[in-house]
Amino acid sequence: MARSIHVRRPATLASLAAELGVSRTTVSNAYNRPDQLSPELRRRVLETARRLGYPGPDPVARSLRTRKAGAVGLLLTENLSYAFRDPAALGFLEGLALACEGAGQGLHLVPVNPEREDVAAVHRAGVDGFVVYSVPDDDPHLAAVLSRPVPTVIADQPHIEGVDCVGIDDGTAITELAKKLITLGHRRIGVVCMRLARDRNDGFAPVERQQSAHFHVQRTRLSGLAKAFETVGVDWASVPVVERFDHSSAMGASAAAQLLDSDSQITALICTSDILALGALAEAKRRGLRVPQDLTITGFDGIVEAERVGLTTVRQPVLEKGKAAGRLLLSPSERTRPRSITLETEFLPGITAAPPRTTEERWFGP
Amino acid sequence: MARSIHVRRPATLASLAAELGVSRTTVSNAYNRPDQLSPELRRRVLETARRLGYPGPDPVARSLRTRKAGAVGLLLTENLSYAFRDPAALGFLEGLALACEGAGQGLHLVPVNPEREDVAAVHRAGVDGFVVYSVPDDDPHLAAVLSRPVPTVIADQPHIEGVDCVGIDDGTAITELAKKLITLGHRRIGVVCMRLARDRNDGFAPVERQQSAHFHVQRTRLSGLAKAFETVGVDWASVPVVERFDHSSAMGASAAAQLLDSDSQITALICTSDILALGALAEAKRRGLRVPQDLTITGFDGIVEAERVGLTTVRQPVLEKGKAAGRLLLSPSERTRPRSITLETEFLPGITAAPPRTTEERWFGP
DNA sequence: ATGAAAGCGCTAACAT
DNA sequence: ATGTTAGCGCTTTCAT
Repeated sequence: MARSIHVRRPATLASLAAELGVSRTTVSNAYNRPDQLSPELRRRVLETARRLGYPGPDPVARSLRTRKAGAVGLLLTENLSYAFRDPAALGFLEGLALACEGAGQGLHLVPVNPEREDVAAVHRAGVDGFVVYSVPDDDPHLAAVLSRPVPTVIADQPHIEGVDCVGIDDGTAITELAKKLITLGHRRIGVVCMRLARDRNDGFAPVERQQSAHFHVQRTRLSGLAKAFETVGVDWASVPVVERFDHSSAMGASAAAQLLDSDSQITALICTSDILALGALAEAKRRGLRVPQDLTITGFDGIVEAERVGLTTVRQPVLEKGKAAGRLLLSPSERTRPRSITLETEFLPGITAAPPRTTEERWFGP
Repeated sequence: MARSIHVRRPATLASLAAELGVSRTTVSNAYNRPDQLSPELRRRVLETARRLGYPGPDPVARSLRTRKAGAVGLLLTENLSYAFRDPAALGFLEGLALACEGAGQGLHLVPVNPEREDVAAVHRAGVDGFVVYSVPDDDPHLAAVLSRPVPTVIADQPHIEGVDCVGIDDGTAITELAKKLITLGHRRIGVVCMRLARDRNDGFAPVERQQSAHFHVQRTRLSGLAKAFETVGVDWASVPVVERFDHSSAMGASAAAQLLDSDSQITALICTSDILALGALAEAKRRGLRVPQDLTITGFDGIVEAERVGLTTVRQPVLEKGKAAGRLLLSPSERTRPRSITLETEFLPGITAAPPRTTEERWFGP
């Protein structure tokens, strides 16, 4: 196939029209409005197009003219590989992609170079709207998106005046989980969380860092925990919270180790994601701690793997979240905006939570 | 934030220029060539832009003028959800996304409605090139992509004259694996494979269906197996090959069951993907068959999960494959095209392959 | 059923 | 350092 011939666009709609001795309108109609054309002429147009190697109307020119790009932009968290390895992000992506596919819209992943603060890609994206998923509150890319005159939907981020959004009630969900642990009797806990800000901090996160966290989801989950435990008289400032920049089971394990080493009296490890919790589970096993008899461990998200091992966690409908974001963006924009969708979560009891052992039991067995 | 004001583009580069009493070139330069402008004037331009709510140059118009869309199109397998759940496809996607990100290019997922044969989306995509990943040979979308006058890279598909491609040597890799089993003594085998064509066939796949399979990867893997086993005198037509349309562990399990039920003498199950093999493993366990003592099971891909359970398989560098596709497409197009990249695979011995038990051992134990 | 005219909003030579 | 001139390739009223 002599594709090299096509490297430079060989023909345009205009040149085709000239060749055929018809107007450009007619050629355009041949492609876009077959009914506006005698079948005979249409065949001739298409035939000549093939002969001249005319590939059909240029999409970009068409977009300029129609003011429709036919694509949705997606702004993902700083680190792309992170998103592809996080089941929650992946589920969201799949849901959004499904929604776009259903509407015949492309999904344009905006290239965000984590190194440079290069917002140009946001301005360069030819899209009809944006979805922004879980980026830090102060991310300049988010600001860039909001400056573009197209509809935008944000997901898993704090509400922004005038912008549609979709998410879950992270705070309430985790508060509910915390209450279960409290009811079981846990008071001495350790917390493992994901990155709270764009600067790397693999270690303890003091309260002020928690409260000023740039990642909405993590901030909200932590404050939800704080609220629950303070209700029963636990001083939140005394609760060790360990942060990990990278989101992996290995990090969950090391964080769990750090907590267990720092305080042997801890009876429960609350993790703000299932991935981290699975790592904590591994660390417990490594130490010969039985879960849940010796140690309670909980997660968040409800990923498949977690369900398989019976992790006590909260399931959130990630696929639905992505679909909802897509629908919000693509639905015939009623003038009732902004709209806000909060999806339901579900507590999964699992088998990794139980009452804490008393100190006596620790020494003398149950 | 009064974003609704922006719903209709309020200002253009031209109107801004008029307002400022400068030429459009100057405004354009303020955005694209800061050095061509006195800092003072530039500040004035940007300032006025903000005041007028001018969001910067329209990306589509710019693309039309510069003939650069700043994005790469990706044509994925028929079913999108499939791609998001297949670790191999996902790895490819991640690698490609990484390459695009590195080059500052967007990644435009082309919406392919599995129902309709709607090729329009391919023509509508404003991209500078395409990557086509593992679609059926006769997919009309592939033809549509090739008809567009932009560079294209195909992955995991048969070579097309004049088109860059990237892949692995599926045939050789699986032949090598087959030879290991042959050396171990296996002659009576069963094969589990993924969908071979676009029509659903959950059951045995006769040789002619295998050979006319529309999915290159599956076709090649099967013929690689046939080659190896025919070498040692096994009549391939007598080897049961079971096909499954959906790609999941559950399907792998049911396919394994079908094979085991149809021939109790089978000593090894060769699966053309790890996902299927994991299902086969589960089915063996369910039946109380010990692997590998009672039954040898092998996979293909080298996904994390497979490695964790010690599956005997072939690892392919999926992430690298995606990166390579991106590089091929984005590299300063040397005129040495077409180029073809074949990545190396690696046999992973694992612990799920062993010599077959003799009939006597079957009855009387080892 | 077909054509003429008028841009969509921008950038890139080429002046000055 | 700034302006002039010419389109990029297409669709869309509005005529005929």
